[in-house]
Amino acid sequence: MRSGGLTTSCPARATHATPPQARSGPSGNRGAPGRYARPMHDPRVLLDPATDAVRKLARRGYSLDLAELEKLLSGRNSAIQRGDEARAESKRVATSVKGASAEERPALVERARELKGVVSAAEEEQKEFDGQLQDLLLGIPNLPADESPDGTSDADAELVRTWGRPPVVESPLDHVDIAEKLGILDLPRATKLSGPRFAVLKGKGAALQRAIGSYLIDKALENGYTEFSVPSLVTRQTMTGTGQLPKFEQDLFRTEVADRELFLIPTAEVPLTNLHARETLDLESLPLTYTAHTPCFRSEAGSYGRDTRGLIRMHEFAKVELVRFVDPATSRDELEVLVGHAESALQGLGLAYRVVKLAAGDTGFSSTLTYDIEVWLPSQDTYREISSCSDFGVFQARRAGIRTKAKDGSRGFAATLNGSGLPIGRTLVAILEQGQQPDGSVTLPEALVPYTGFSTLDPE
RNA sequence: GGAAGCGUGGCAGAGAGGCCGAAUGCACUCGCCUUGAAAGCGAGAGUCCCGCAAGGGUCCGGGGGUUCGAAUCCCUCCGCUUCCGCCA
Repeated sequence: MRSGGLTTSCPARATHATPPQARSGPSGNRGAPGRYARPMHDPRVLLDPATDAVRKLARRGYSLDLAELEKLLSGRNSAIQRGDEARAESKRVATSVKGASAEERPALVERARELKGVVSAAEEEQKEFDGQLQDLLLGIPNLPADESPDGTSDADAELVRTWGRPPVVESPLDHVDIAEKLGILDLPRATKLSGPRFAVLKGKGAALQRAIGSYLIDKALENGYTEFSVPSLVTRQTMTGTGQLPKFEQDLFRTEVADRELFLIPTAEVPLTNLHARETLDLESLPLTYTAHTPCFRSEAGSYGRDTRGLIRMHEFAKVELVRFVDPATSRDELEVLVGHAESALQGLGLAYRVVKLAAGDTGFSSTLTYDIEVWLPSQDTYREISSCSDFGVFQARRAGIRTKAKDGSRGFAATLNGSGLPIGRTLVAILEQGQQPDGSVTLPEALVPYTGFSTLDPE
């Protein structure tokens, strides 16, 4: 790579809306935005009174302008009709030119020229409506499930169940203190290298991190997932497919080399889900279940001052992600299956946790229903998020163009789900804190010993 | 980085300004035939958009242009293949 060619910027400023053209990117070959970006939300569904979209979106603080939507949709449709009609006549005229006599020909050609103008005017108008419609639709979050509780913060989440008993620890240390005594974590040097919110692990710490990753992948394989190794840098189009863009560009690290723009993935959800972007899957082949162990990069813009200590909130961390492509009719049940898989990873490690159902207003942009799994952290005397498992319905599939075709020929979109299974950093935190012993050592979960080759971490 | 070539439906592969949504083969669906299957015969079948429907439109890698008319000509971008160079 040429020196100085790579720049990484992290726009931590206020959200800047991305104009529709920008979706094409600087290097071309993003195809016609209209072709792949067509799906997103289905405006007809939103307009259908039975959907109750206004009320549902209000629960997450989004106020939907139905009149505007209606106006844009009908404007677009009538422009399409006018264009189609003119084009149809234009085709007829063009065909008739060939067999026309020398006398009639000039009139026909003249008429064809006229129609050309009509067509391009209609197309222009359609393009205008399309662009506006798309901007509106891309910014509308998914409809929250009715079963999600009211509210906008994690305090409004509904407790579903708890598992395991939080270990009794006398005057617990937090993971930073524990790790430093063990000599396995070097945050100051990480800051020297890259600034705040990065970590350096050393010795058994680094080995443990590697072990956790392997354990989690094996757990996913046990649960039937297919392992993938995927790029950590993806295009703007890919980020749009899963809903990170256009709205959340400020949360992402962006790279630029020459005129080429790529984004660092904030989760393997992005590449895994988009593996099937613009593809048609046999409905009968579902569910497809994928996993990958990848680095994740997040700007953490807007979380200044939160979790500034330790490994909880990093710009870069490793995670094993679980993704499911399913028949939309089954997605609600599939969410339970997915949560079960994430839970099985924690149970295998013997870590105490609880499961909560997020409030409508606290649910992510693309999600219709989300369970969070929270692991017990003795030092904070509370449960902290370690996994988020979401049902996206067909929301992502529409944006990314993940279609389905049934045996009988009927077509639709796949439902997608994903969940962390699990983030390695936070899992390490929980292991250190829940496993800490009075003498300053840490007893590792038995399940990890085959991966680490050691069962305790001892102070230096 | 330099040179040449290529990109057509699920696949293979014709077409080289109007008769092309696109031959043909394979695969596919439904019939017939058969005890069953294969073979054979017949029919059908693509996508997306607009429309209650009838029907109409779109799509030959993406975008743009020439023309009354483009898969076919021109420009451009992307991708792939081969050769040379460079790097590992």
